[in-house]
Amino acid sequence: MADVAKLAGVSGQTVSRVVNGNDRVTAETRLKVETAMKQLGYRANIAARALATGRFGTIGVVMFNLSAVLNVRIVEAVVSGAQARGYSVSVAVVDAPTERDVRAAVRGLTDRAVDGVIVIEARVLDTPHLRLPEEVPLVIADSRAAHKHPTFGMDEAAGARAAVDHLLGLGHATVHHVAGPAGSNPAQRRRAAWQRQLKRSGRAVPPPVVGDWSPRSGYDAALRLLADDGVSAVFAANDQMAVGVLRAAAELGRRVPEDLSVVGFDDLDFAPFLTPPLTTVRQDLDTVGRRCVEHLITRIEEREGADAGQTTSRFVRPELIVRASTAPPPPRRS
Amino acid sequence: MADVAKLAGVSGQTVSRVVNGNDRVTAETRLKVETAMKQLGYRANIAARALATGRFGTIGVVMFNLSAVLNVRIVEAVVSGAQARGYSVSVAVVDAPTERDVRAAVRGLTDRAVDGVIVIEARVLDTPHLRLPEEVPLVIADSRAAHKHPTFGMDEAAGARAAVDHLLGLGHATVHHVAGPAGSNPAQRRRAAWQRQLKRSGRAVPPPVVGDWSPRSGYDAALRLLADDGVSAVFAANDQMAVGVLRAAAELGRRVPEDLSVVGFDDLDFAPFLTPPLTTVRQDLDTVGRRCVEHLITRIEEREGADAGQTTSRFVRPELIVRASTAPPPPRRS
DNA sequence: GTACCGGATGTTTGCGGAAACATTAAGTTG
DNA sequence: CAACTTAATGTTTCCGCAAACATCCGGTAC
Repeated sequence: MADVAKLAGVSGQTVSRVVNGNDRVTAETRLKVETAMKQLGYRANIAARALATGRFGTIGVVMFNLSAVLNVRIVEAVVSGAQARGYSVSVAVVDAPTERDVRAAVRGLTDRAVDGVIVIEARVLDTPHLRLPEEVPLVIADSRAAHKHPTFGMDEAAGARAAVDHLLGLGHATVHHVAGPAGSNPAQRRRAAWQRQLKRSGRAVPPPVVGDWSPRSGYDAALRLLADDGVSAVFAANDQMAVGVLRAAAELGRRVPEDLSVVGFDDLDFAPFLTPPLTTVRQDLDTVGRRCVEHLITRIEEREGADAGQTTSRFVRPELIVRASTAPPPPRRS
Repeated sequence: MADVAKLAGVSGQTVSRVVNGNDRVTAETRLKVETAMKQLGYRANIAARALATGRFGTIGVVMFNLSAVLNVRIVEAVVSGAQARGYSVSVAVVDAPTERDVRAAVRGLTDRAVDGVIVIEARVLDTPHLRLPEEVPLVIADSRAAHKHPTFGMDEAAGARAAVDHLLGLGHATVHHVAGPAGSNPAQRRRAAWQRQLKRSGRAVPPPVVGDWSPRSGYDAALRLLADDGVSAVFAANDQMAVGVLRAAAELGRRVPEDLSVVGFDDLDFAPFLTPPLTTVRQDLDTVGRRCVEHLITRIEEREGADAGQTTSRFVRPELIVRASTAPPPPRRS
């Protein structure tokens, strides 16, 4: 920076002003400085700036699992949103779903220099409400509003209700459920909503079969479920398990949708091309991710001002996409 | 830090020594300092350290697309490997597949303070060999060895060859190909290897149909392909498109594998549960990601020493997984 | 006993910026 | 035209740490 200043014949401070946009600098001076910068290939040293300002231009993302399709979609939206606002994104993956570990990850990130943190909460924690130190602004991506921080997510319950209503509406006596793992929040919420909706409709609530999100677990679950001839409708907690259900049905000679209706959750891109095309609940994770970054960056940048610490929360409503895997139940066997 | 020093009754430098591991400090002094640190909740300021040392403890990842399943798997391995070595990971997504844009992304990252960069190269660039400024160590994840930097990736060609050989071995006269998009490197390599292998085996090389990786494009492609009754074997460049192919076959009344054999690529987790279970080529992206980080971090840390700038490259061989979607061809119609 | 040596610790300095304050030059006002 | 603004720029200082160098100490060799 000193070199630039010398070459441009101005003080270091003026260079700094030019770099940081328009404090009051004459167009002429600015031009001189910019020329000098270009000529010298000057690039600001972020560490030095961070040291002086206490700001890093980076936001951190904490998550449990990068390979889960859904998480990635959120991360993608976060990255693109952050980049658009001039922030970079630092990713941390935590192993165990304990508040302690999450807290450690957040600390690691803040140690590592981030201005804010997004926690993608997809696991059931040892605590019902994440309560993290607010050394920096923090937002949570989750479907529960119970946290002590701003939260954005899907309205899982609405999605599950839509699935159940759709199947009941077709005339099925009840709806069986292939649930996600006990350790997953979305799984628990979908399951609870399924159960509640059945009860509310005065239907029997058959015991759910628990899977682990994988196609294989859906397959195994369906094998067990379909041992009972009376099962006419299955709601799988995600599309991957629904794939397994379809496979099991095929092997057992149950035609879908004539003998068995299947609904998934997520609307992954292959859903329309399964055999048969899958009725499922579409999630808009992009929106969730975008909202997280926007809210976070807003809070980061207004931080100097009032601590506008209202715990905003917003939930996106998923949409039921009806395809060919659902139909009215077969005539009751006598 | 000054507070800690005061509380422990030592100089700041001694605190620094304790924090940075074992320069020569008495166990006794170390204990005093550590106690003081704990008591004060001291946490080093990364920016200051970075400013003083010129090291950041962060590596950057540049990629074109986070939502591609394959990329994510690499990123995941990178993140976990980096975390294990005490580094954090910064992610940047670039839009356009031009060397210029990649270079800009790398610059952005180095501006943003990273010690090294990994570029996940999955798009055909305007230049055949990525040539990036080596302000910091840099490794590329790609299946081509042509770059000026260390490169790790899959041996795409071997995978495609395995698929073709498998189908020819079953007795098919030739193998049709649903290719990935022209802009994708892996797609081009798979396609080229497919073509080469057919030629080498003295078979006709039917014109490939180009898709865009999506199930829909596989479906469309298959619809066109299967208009010809003679098509008995299809090699899709990824599993998603293979799903579309299966769907099209089902709609056209072509039984798989009796009338039509289908091979995919990737071995996504749903592959065994499709109808029928999909024969496909399994990629080990974890290994690729792990190798990238390891090599990168090694180079970062040995940097002070000799510039051991040998361009190492290594390619992991994928594995053909045979399932139920492939079989000998139907008897030739007369 | 003196000169010397090396380990443990303290002191000084600088990393590269930006904030706070100081200064200068160019209007404005009465 | 003097006193006063205000915009543009320069000076000083500090951010928090680590590298380089300085110092102190007990032990050792001769």
